[in-house]
Amino acid sequence: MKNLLQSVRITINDKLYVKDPESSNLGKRIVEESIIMINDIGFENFTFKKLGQKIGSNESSIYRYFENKHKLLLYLASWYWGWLEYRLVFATNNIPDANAKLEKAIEIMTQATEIDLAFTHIDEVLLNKIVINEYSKSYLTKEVDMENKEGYFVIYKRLVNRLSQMIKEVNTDYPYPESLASTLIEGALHQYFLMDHFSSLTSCDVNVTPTEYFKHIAFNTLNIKNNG
Amino acid sequence: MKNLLQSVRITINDKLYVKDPESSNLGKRIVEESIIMINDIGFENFTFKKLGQKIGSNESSIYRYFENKHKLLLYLASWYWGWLEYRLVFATNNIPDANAKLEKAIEIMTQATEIDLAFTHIDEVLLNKIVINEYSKSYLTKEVDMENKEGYFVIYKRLVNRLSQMIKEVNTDYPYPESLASTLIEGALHQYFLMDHFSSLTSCDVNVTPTEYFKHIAFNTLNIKNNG
DNA sequence: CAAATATAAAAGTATTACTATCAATATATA
DNA sequence: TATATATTGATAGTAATACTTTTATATTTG
Repeated sequence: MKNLLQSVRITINDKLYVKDPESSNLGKRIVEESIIMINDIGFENFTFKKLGQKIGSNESSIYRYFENKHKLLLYLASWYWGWLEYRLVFATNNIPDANAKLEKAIEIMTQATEIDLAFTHIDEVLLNKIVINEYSKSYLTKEVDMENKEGYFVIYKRLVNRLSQMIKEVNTDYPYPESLASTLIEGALHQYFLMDHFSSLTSCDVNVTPTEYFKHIAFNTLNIKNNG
Repeated sequence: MKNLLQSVRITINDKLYVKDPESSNLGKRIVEESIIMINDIGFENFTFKKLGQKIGSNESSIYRYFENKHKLLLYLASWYWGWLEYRLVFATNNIPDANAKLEKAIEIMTQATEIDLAFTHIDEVLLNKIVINEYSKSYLTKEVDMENKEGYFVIYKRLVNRLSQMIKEVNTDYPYPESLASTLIEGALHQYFLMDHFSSLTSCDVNVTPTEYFKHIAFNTLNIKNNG
């Protein structure tokens, strides 16, 4: 996909890093290669030492950018959700019809990720895989309430909120807009995971997309006929 | 809740333990106290050393029952899903009407957990909290395909399968029974988590239950009027 | 060119996730 | 009841992790 704006920058809570990784070449390499490496060996096996070896830098230098790998994961996830939010707003902004708008929104939120050439040092396809496989671990912790207060999840929350607003616009009387929005976003990640590892637990495959499934859920539960 | 059967035993894949924890007093204490401790300090902070100190036993003795804490988590989760499956089968077995049966099933799968006095050394309420907060971590790993082959997730898969069969009985033409079943089960865990930590992302609270929300989703998406 | 800043290298610490060994104790069986 | 066997406990040890600290060396900027 092509980016119409010259330079969009995803703004991330500055408490998530010690030094802004966008501010230097080393910082960008840390982000770029950590995405490849986490996707490759998984978050549990990923260490700053290994990353340092891969990018020809030192463990201690990486600690000058991120306090620990947990915060790096939160940074990467925030970037991903910020990028999705940007695409969501951009794609739905000019659609006046509430139904068509929600339909487009569900497409953006549930379709397979394609590369975005506007951000050269970030592979969005791999980042999407990381979010599918690792995002839950960033909030399923004993520190979640404290970190939520610090604003580590604002972008994600804003995104769910935007989607629930669109749901409300389609049907003002629907009693569960927030739950439906969170179910669509979290559920999409889960269905993609099941496609890869537990195919018997999902109806989705190469022919049936999660997008189709979630559109069916949304428009039936909102008692609106599905256009798609 | 009361158990009508004298002694039901949840059967768990014997590859998940080195020595059956049900076979000795120490084994039962390991299970009993690990549930309390994991719920208390979280799975990441939980270690066999700490558990040993708490139960007045030795780290090395615990290793004689479970290879590592990951397998203990898989054991606890299997027990939980096995218990839910037993309750599901028991509660729906004698219901002839497919709609009423599915409705009952959704209740069992999404309602707040109550203590089951039949299993004295297991606190089902705490175990439910562990499943909400930690279950994803048991499968979001690089070893998931291998462990799936070893049968570590059979009970969970059987449970999702039972629910999707009930969905099919309600509406044979519905194209996504497996996805709906997995969404209901996983989605319920997620909504409970959101109620505790991200209340703005869910429509559920003390008055609106996840059960109500998921019944609405299921019966509307299946184009059947909801009884509940 | 000097000063400030960024990065690299190396060493050190506490904790984790085990494994191995051996002693103590409980239990089963002859 | 004596003995064999299994179970548990105590201690020590190892490699890896997740850092922190210190010092040296580049690089940038004023």
